Amino acid sequence: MLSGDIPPNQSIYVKNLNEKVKKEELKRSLYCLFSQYGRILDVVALKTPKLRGQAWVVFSEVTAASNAVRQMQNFPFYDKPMRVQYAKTKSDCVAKADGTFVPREKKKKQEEKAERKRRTEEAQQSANANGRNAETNGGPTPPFRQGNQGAREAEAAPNNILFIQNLPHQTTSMMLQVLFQQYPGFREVRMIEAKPGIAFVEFEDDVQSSMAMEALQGFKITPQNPMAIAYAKK
DNA sequence: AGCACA
Repeated sequence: MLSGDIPPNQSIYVKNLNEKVKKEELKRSLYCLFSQYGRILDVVALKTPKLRGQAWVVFSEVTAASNAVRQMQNFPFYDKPMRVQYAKTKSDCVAKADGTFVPREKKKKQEEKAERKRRTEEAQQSANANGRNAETNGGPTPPFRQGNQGAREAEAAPNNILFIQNLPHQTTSMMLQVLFQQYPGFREVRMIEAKPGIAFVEFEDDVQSSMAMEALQGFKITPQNPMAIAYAKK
């Protein structure tokens, strides 16, 4: 049955997600996966009984959401085919942006009190708020240089294995798989316990590895971590 | 199956 009765929305609703995946990893992986369609403003996932296995991805453009809905239908994500629809309502983060946000209030007094307290605490901390929406990420960016600018190490010749650097330490191989398996010829991700921040990704051949490198060069899993992709040294 | 914004 097509979910065709939901009008286009810049937010998408994703369900049939693997419930074993931790919330933060899930959000990051969704971010990684969907940022190929456009700028992502927010990813929302809750693990409450009612909301586990579901998530919302908020794009800055409806067209991005439309492409995602069409193209990511049944995409195998953590071993489960994801179901993607438009969200039924506007996300808070876009309501806030267009000024139509009204805080919902279905709380009893006690909860409100706690809420208020929390907010004032937040206000104090928001000195360092360089945007809690750290997802103002921008997704893939053009190549950049990092690390050994001076001491010019010889680059490995193109081959079927990619060497990834500058990954956030929370990166898991599943997260990288999610990203790289979108490209034809993907074989596997290898990470080394003792060496966080790097990974190897193998493709069937060097043409395919090069396509993935091109597409994901500089990709940011977090804003601070544009990934540096090179060919592995054999 | 399940449409929220901790």
